[in-house]
Amino acid sequence: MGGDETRWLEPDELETWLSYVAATTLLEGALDRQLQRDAGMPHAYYQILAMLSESPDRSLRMSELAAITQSSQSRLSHAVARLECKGWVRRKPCPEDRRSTFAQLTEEGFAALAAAAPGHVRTVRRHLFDRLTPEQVGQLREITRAVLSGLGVPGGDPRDVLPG
Amino acid sequence: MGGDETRWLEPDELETWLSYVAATTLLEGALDRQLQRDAGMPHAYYQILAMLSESPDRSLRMSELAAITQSSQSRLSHAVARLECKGWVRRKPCPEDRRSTFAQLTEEGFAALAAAAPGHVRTVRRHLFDRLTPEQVGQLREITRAVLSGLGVPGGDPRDVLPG
DNA sequence: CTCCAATGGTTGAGCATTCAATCGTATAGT
DNA sequence: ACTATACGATTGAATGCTCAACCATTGGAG
Repeated sequence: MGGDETRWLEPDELETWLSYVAATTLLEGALDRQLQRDAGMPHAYYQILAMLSESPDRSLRMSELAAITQSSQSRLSHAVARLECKGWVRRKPCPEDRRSTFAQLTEEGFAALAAAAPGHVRTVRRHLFDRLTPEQVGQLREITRAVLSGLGVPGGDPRDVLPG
Repeated sequence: MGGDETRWLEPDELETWLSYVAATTLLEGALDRQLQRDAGMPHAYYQILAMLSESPDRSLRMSELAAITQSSQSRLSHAVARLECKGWVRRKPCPEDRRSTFAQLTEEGFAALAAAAPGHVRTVRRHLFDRLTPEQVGQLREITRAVLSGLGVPGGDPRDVLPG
């Protein structure tokens, strides 16, 4: 394993990296706190409900749901179990492929999502979009798309992981 | 509590937001997996060791360390407890203020950090900086600084939380 | 000096996530 | 048809994090 010359970060890259880590950590923390306090769910669970709410019949296969929420199957399985306990999601067997399971948003789940949404969007706006110029929003979109395409999401559009 | 007209995200804002969430989630996941696999520590612990290694005497007060790692005091206390068990960090009482505690990087901790650093930097490069143009790096720095300043980090430089 | 609020830090309970192992089902190869 | 492999999903143990409660120390205010 020769060739051990590591290419360290340049000063401006290091500064960017530290700033990136700090900002994403604090932003995710703020999002989680707001949602936990006002809606009794972490941000990851909000995302699950939100993705379900936009899908036909408000339901998706577990593996599809895992893909669009950037979640491992295990993580999603635990999460859906908890959401099911809260009455926000319901599991349904898939007749065509009996390995598969659908997760479906319940009415209560939709209501919880609808109640949580305004506060969540306000928080996202306050901490992100209100601080950026329109140009910066476009730049951020291109930057995150580039990162996504390097992480195995073709085209960088997160919804591309969903089949046809 | 009137005025319940929520200002929802515009289509391009929504697309940016989804892309941002996906990219940051996957990137943090990739970082955590690589460090856990190759160095036996999550990314948050790497950061703790890294910040200590750059401080005078390789040591910092717990509350200072919490601030520069964007960590709650509780989180840091648990983390340092674990790092202490691994022999990577040592606690020392502060003579001037007996409420305060110093966390100091041990030689073993420094060695573990040094061993972990090349792989970590390679991962950061591969997933982030290698995918961005120099202009985009600058844009990302400005964007994250703007977000930071909105989250209570003056000037948006994460090191500004450190006194002196 | 005494009390009281603020500060620095720790603790324990509960929740979320990861990893590895497992189970049942589907699919392909022979 | 029979077997091996892959797939979709779940489980349990171990780890990390959050929240709230707590303890000890400090710095004032009266």
